[in-house]
Amino acid sequence: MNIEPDLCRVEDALEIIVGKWKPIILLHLLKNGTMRFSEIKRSVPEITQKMLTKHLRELEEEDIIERVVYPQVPPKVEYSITEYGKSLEPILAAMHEWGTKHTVHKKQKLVNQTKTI
Amino acid sequence: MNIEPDLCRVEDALEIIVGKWKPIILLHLLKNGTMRFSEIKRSVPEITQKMLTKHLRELEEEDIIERVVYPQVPPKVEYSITEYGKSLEPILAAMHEWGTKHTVHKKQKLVNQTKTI
DNA sequence: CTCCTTAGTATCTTTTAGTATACTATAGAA
DNA sequence: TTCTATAGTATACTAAAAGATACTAAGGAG
Repeated sequence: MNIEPDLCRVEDALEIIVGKWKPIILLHLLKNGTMRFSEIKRSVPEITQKMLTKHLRELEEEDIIERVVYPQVPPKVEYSITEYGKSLEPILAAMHEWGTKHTVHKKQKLVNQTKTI
Repeated sequence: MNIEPDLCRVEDALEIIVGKWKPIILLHLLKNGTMRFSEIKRSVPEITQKMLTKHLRELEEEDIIERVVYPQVPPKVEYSITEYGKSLEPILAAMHEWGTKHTVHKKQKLVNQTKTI
């Protein structure tokens, strides 16, 4: 396939996927379907609440995930991947696969460099 | 396919693709195979020389592109996509395709919103 | 009455990414 | 002698992303 650079829509996909925590959030939601805010937080403990909220809102804005608020105290909010959001999975899978190979490639490069020293 | 979030290597692929100008640079090199610095610059006029240099160096560092310097004046430097770099094409193609659909999706959303007002 | 829980906000600081602009070397052309 | 071309570098700046930390609402448990 040959993408005409001037008609490139790669950025549109990147905008949605890029963000320090977005891929992991998406993978968790793809795996589990539906999760509470606190569940996601526990799955990704290093993320701050601010960042988690921000990224979830952005994904919701693009119809990748759905947000359902249960009006109760303490609050309960459930996030789930939409059908549309699921269409991102092949891209994530392709990137994951490539990333795995790339990790090996980099290790191999390091070995070769060490050999020549 | 089900990616185990904890073993996720999506980031490794993203690190290489992400950067304001990297996708376009890559698409141009994928299309043309080999290009001089100034040719790339002309193909992406809005990019500054600093950014072009920076991104090219980063892509070279990851073996995605190759840099060949011809020792002559004025200088001539050719950049070409490596075989390894070509392995990124399916990912870029998938993102481009998704991005195209997403543009339509967003337009449709806007139409629906306007209808209900 | 105080504490706990959940899903957030608000504010501030730090880090990273990107922009703007000026400068350089050097051979050959005019 | 001055100008042009090429592929950069250097410096200073702005903007965007992310992090740290403190705060909030409100019902139920003790």
